[in-house]
Amino acid sequence: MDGASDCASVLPWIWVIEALASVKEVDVSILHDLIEMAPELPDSLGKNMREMLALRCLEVLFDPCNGITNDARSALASKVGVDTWKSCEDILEQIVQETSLSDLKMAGPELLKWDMLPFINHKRACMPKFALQKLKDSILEGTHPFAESLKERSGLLFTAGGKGPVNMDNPSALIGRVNESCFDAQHMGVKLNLIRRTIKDGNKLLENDLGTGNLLPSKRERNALSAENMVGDFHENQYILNDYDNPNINAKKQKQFVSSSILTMEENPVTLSGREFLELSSEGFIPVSEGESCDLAKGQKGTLKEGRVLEDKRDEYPASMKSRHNTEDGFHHIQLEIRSTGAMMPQDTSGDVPHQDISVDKDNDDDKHCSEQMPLTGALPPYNASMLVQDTSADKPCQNMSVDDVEDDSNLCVEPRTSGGPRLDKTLENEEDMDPSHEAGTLSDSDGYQNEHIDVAISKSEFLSSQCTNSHDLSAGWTDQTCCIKCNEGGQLLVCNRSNCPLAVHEICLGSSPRFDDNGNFYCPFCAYSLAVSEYLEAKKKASLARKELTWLFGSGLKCKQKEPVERVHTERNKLPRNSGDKDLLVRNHEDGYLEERVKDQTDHEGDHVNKVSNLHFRSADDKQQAEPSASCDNVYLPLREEEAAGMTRILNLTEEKEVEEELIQAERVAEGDKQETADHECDGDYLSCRSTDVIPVNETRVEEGIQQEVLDQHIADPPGEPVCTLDNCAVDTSDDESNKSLISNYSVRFRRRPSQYTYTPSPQLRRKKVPWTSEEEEILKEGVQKFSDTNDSTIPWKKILEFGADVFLNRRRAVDLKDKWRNMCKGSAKST
DNA sequence: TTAGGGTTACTT
DNA sequence: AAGTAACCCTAA
Repeated sequence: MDGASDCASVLPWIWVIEALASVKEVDVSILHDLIEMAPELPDSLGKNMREMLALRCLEVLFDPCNGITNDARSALASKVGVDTWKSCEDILEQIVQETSLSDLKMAGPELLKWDMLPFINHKRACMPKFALQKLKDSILEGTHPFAESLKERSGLLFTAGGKGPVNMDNPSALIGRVNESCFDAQHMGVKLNLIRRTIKDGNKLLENDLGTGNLLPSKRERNALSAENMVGDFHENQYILNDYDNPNINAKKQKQFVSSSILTMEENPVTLSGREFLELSSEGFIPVSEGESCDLAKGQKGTLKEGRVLEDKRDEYPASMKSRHNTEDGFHHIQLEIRSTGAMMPQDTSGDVPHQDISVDKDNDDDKHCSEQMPLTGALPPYNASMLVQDTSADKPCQNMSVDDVEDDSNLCVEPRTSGGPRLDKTLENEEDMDPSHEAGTLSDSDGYQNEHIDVAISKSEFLSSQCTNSHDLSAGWTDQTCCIKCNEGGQLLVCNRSNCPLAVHEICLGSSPRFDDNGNFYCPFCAYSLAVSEYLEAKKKASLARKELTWLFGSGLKCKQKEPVERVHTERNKLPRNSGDKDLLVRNHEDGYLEERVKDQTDHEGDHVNKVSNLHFRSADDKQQAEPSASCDNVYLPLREEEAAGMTRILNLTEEKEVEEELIQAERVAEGDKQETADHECDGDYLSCRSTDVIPVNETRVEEGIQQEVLDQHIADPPGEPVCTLDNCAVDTSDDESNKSLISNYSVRFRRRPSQYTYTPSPQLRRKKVPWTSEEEEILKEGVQKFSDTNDSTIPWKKILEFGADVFLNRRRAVDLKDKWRNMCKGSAKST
């Protein structure tokens, strides 16, 4: 896809989002929905929009209603001031990075240190006009070359008549207008629902705008406008764009054209069914009649999206949307992901607050997505302004456009993406890094309940919307709680006790026994579920904290013990019954060669416990070091054994991530099995995971192979440049304890789930580093050979000899090494004689 | 698991 | 470059 099409396709989105973001009353969830619906928004565009979004986020984060009381503010003597010259993006990014997720969600103390209000006020005051406002101004002032035409089509014509067009000075009205423009009988319901949803989220102002409507053209007028103007939009716009030979007005025209297209998009009823628009307007809207949103527990995003994709397939949905949805998986690349509703906005007790993944920028998949998005078929897609623009501008590269009024947004050139520059970027990984809970490896979104919390809100909105569409008077709605959401009848209703939740339902319509809290308050299924998820997450967080504390306690103890003398350790080691199967812990100091510390557990349970805790300890306390072994992963020697090569082959043959995961789990099991017959983990400097400390539960056997298998898997799974090697993989627990297994498994899966290349090139680097034999080893080898060699049998049982001299032989020695060494020794003796 | 041939890295 | 030790690969 060429750059012109690309930027033309996203500009309308950017402008609309920017306009909406500038309205305080527009719920962030709406913005989120919009952003998620929008095509990829390249870095090069939409700076104003991002800035506006960032400001909105800041406003939400530091909203006095957001739990940050004045008392709390003043309680903090020293507050971090914010330079007003910095961009909101910068500041937001800084805050997000420096603030734990929990504090972001709950407006916790970490937020209190920021003295943001002056900054926010300043930024709000200095925020430039958004692009649509500028467009409108230019139309009204007649400075736009096509002012007349645009005025007519945009409705600005009616300004004098009292039934005004969109008042950009009051962007809230834009929402109202958008809504109003959809008063086509077919579409207004669903459109209203979107607005209603917004209203339910607390945007009373929007409701007022809707009600007064004095700034809006009558729906008749609007419809007439739509009917008159839409048909000619394409050609006329094409004409406009054809005038791009005049470079002086190109950019402006382009932008204005796009804007007009946006307006037209909203007006255009052609082939746009209500559901389509609904889907366009708010991702995840699934009619109840289709049976999706009835399943509240399944109100996950994925489900919803699937539903929408199906919709896409059924309808002639614009390719841009369709393909984007179909490649939804790619969206984990979205760089700005500020998760969790609470992180972005005051907790809405209604539970209606939808998901707050604010997604602005995407990473390098741009090209791919673009190409998927915009097949230039030449056909005029219905209603989609971005495509319309794109079609007509395809042969007019926007690189030629000049920029005059909307600096960055009108810089339509699609520049090569530059990674630099502050953005709202926040990857999920970053978030994980940021989230201290992740350090403990416990509180994560791995179970999806963070999203669940949000998705249920979305499901609820959809449910309410659909109910509204199906059985309720649009104007009256049913939020009066006098009629049942299900059957629309009055009578004795159970009214949800959660604030702002309008849901009322007959007990019998509920389909299940109603849920009451301790005070006997009824909660609708949505809110009940939402509350349950909240409780769950809270409990999870508590558990995580407790675990961390425990980890720290035990971890400190282990570290202290490391300093014990080598002699004692060797003694202990020799005492260790090999293959005894007890759950000892060896804490090996690799820098000291073979310093090992045996931490004998008193009971199996305690031992398991210590194992767990030790693992955790080294995850959390050494967290910063985790990158170090990873960095060395690429350089470290990785022995390739037969089983490892087999494991590699298996992995290389896999294409599905799921398969890979299963395979890895299988590999883990294999590794666990190997531990029964392998020896101590070798870590004398040339092996992976040679951190200063390591925790190795030992069953008197080597876990080397197992570990190397793990390491190899990790190595393979981690693409170059994304070194991830953690103790999880190195400190393989050899105990039989199931909990330990699961613990390891959990960690392992987390790291392995990253998208990977699954390419592996065997390199000479993988050869083991040479380690000279000591005279002691040679002696024991001689001794062993003499002892075990049978005059009748030419073969020498090297394995037995290895076991025989296990206390002397370095742990890295294998039977074949003994054989080779003996060969060399024989050579040497033959020479000398 | 072992034997034997080959390879690699290091030293002379 | 040659020699050597340690390591690797493969067939049995």
